[in-house]
Amino acid sequence: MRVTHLFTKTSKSAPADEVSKNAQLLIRAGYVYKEMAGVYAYLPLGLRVIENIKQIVREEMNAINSQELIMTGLQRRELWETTGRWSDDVVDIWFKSQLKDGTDVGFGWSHEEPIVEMLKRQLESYKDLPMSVYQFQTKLRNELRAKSGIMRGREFVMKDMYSCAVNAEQHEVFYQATIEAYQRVYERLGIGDDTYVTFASGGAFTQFSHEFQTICEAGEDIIYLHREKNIALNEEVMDDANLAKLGLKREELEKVKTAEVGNIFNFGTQKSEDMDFSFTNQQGEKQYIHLGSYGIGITRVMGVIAEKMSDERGLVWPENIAPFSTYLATVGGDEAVVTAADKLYDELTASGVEVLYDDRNARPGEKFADADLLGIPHRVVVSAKTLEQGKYEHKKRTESESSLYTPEDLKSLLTAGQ
RNA sequence: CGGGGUGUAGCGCAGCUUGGUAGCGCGCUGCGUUCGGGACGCAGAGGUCGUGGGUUCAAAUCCCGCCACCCCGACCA
Repeated sequence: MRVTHLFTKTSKSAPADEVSKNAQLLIRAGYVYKEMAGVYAYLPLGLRVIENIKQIVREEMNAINSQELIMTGLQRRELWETTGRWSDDVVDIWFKSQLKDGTDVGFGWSHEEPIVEMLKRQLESYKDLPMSVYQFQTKLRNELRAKSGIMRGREFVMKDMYSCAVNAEQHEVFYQATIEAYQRVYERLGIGDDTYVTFASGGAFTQFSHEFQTICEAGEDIIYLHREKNIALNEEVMDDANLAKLGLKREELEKVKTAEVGNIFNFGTQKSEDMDFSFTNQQGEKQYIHLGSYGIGITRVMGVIAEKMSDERGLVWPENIAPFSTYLATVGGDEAVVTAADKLYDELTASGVEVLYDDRNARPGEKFADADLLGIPHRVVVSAKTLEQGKYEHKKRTESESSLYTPEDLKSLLTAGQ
C-alpha cells in the first residue's frame, strides 16, 4: 500500500473529548473513526489490525476443532423468553425493535440462545458430541455509559464460542483445551506475559468461572495476583473462604488493575433444560447437553494492546497484528531514490512482506513521525546517502538506532518472521 | 440513571464577565524557496457560533427548553 493511496490521514492532535489513550492514538493515526459515543468504525489500517487479531484467534479455535459460523444480528423474542432473558429487568442492555407487522425483535447482545436453538436442529445423538462452534460477531449493547475508547463500547466485535458435551467430564476436556488455546492466543497477540487466568464469580453451576485478565491501567477490573503460582482472583470473589480453597494467603497477593480480555463459563445443563436441548444416549435415553460459553473481545483486545504498547510518539504494534510489518520511506526526491524505493517496494511485496510505502513528497521529519505514530514495527529508509553505499537503512519501532543493510540482508531480515 | 463539565472552521482553542462587522494556531488550496525528526514566505478557501424558542433596535455573548459529547458514581449474568 502506498501512503499516497491511503485515504486516512494522521493528525497531531486528538479530539478534545477523547480522553482514553487508545482512542486518542487510534483516531490520530487514522485507525478508527468515532460515529457516536461508544461506537467506532474501523478504517483500513484498523481493519487490518482487527483481521490480524481475528486470524490468530481463528487458527487457535480451529486447532481445538471448533467450527466457525456466523449467526444473525436480529433475534427472536420467543427464544429469549424461554430462558427469561427477554425482560429488560433481567438484561438491561437490550436494543429492541419491531418488524413492520409488530413482531418484537432484539439486536444481538449475545448469541447463546440463538446458537442453542440452531444446534437443536443439528445435534441428536451422543455420536454428534462433543462439538463446538464459534463466530466473530458485532455485539450491540445498550450500555448506560460507554467509556475507555474502544475498550467498552455499545457496538463491538467479539469472538464467542460454544461447546456441547454429553456430560461434565467431556465438557471439562474441552474447557481445559480452551484455556490452553486462549493462552496461546494471548501469547501470539503479544500480551501473554501480562495476561492471567483469573478466578471469578461462577454463577449457578460452578464455584468459579475463569476470566483472562491483562494488566492494564485503563482496565476496569481489580485482581489479586500470585505471580509465582500464576493464580489470580477477581476482587469480586476475594474473601477468606475462597483464599483457603485456592491455598493462597492474602499477604502474598499483589493487587493490580486489569482489563478482561476473555472469559469462559460452564453452563452445566441449565440452559439446555430451559431450551430443551438434548440428545439420545447409548441407552436410547434423552439427556440434556452440557454447555460451555467462551468469549474474547476482539476490539477490546485491540484497545488493550494500543494502551499497553505505545509511547510518547505513538502506537507500537507487535509484529503479529501490525497492519503492515514495514514502513518504507524515501528521503529526498531524487529520481535515483524514487526508482530504488519503487523497486524495493515491489520486491519486498513480492516476497510477502507487507509494506506501507511512504511515497509522498514530504519532508523526512513528517514521514518519521507518521511511521512512529502508526506504530509499524520496521522502518526502512531509502535516500541518496544510503544509495551511495548501495544499502538501505533499517530501524525497528522499538529501537532508537538504525543500521544499514544490503538489499539481500534487508530482505532476509524482513522475511525472517514469515 | 444520579452528580459535574463542555459544545465557536476538518482538529486544537480565544472571544461570553460588561450584547454592537467572528478571530488565532494546525490542517487544506495555489506559487516559490526548502528537504535526515512534524520547514519558511506570499496569496487564498473555509463558520446559519450544537439546536429550538425568548428578551432586545441589536445575541456567539443574557434567559428557558432540547440534543450531543466527556468525566465521576451506580451498572456490566
